[in-house]
Amino acid sequence: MDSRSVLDKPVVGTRLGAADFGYRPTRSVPRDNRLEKSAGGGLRAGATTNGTVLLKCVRDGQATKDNAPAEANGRRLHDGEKTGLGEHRDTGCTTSLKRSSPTHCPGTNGQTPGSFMHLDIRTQERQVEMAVSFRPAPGQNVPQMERQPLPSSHIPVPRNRKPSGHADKEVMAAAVLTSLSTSPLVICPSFAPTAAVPEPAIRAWKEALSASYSSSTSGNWSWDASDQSVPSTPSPPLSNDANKNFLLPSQRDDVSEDVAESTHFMFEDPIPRKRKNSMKVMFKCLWKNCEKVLSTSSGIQRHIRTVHLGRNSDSDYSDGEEDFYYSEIEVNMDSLTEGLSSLTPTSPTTAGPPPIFPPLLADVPDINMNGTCSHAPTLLSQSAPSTLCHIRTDHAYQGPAVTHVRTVSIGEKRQPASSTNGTGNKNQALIMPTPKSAAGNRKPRGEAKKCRKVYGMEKKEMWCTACRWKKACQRFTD
DNA sequence: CCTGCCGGGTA
DNA sequence: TACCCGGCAGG
Repeated sequence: MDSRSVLDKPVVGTRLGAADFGYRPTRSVPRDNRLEKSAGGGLRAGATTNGTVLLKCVRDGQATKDNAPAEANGRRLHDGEKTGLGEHRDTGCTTSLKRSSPTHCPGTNGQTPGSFMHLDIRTQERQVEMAVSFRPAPGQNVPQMERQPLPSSHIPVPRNRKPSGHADKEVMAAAVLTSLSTSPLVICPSFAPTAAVPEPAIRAWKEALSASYSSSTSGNWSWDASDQSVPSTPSPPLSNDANKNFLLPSQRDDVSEDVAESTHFMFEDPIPRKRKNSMKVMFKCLWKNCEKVLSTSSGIQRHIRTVHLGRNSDSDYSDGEEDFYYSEIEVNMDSLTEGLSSLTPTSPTTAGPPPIFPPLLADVPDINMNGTCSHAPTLLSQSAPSTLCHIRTDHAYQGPAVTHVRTVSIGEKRQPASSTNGTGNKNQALIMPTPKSAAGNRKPRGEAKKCRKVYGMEKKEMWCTACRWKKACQRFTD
């Protein structure tokens, strides 16, 4: 359904919508960025601007038309996009990756974006317009996405289209959802192959990123999955879950590398890991009401071309439009299961802290003293910070009180006093292993004579205030 | 019982 | 916060 509507409109737009839709949350930003950059030249040209973009652009341009090697247009797209690494792209991709960031890897997958791009591109005119128009607009749309600063490199272009239209996007989204429902497991489009190429780079990424990401979502994975190797995780996006789900569907495979990248950012964490495991890439026709799933991109493209686009299968050129109409779906059993589970729990963080906590507490006192929570981060950093903070707070609170008391009592006594104080006591208790705590608090009576004894009742005026108040003598302290 | 002072209460 | 005081506990 969506697809059709999309089709009706300029392919590009549609695609974008779709792609965007899925991605937006995560990816959209990247795209926008990309677009902006690429925009300059028009999609294609623009694309070139960035490494990533270039890839896509190249792809689009070359692959689609020029390169469109014998193999198959579809292929080109896919290969290029999906593989990301793929021949043409490889170069581009690699570069981009290097430059920009790991995210790029996703780019590998980026296929999706790429695909979209292609389509868009195809309608060169439109695209150009798009690019131009988008730039500005994108910013708007992008914002959310953009929030995450993507390295320029990521920016890869394409997705921008988003701006094209909410309606389209919605449609796409719907389509995606549909597809998702159909194939829950399917995550993404990217293909296994991709992973291979980039892996080196990706790995580095992952390693770096790995630390950051926490869980995996099945959905995201799919996209990234193509890049599996890619470490999407870098970013910490929170809200991803929902988005993820949408994205997951398949659609966006097309989005291509760029998308993938963005996705990674967005979803980051989860995706990369899971995919690695066992991903099978399937190509699903996104055409409305068409659930066709093929194992090869060429096949799906052909299907789209012939069945939906009414073109000759062999056809001339695969503009890449086909790409828009199908998505790569990675089916990852593990990812699905795990991803979901992992996401929900986010256990890592949570889990981590608890153990740490105790130690922290021990430290806390010090911290409190300082007044800031600074150290907390270290241990608790992830999960517990809040806790620490609280603790500190308490301490701080107590601190004064305690000290106060102390002043009065001075040496001997008072620990008890502190104990008396409610909140303060707790912390102290934790912190200070005071012997006294238990008993009453009273400090042992000092040897020294106090005001009372010294001056006698007659000269009560001479007593220190504390004595007068029946408090611990401040004048004659032990 | 005296002394010291804690814990509370009042202004 | 400044004062007061009841009452407990050590000596």
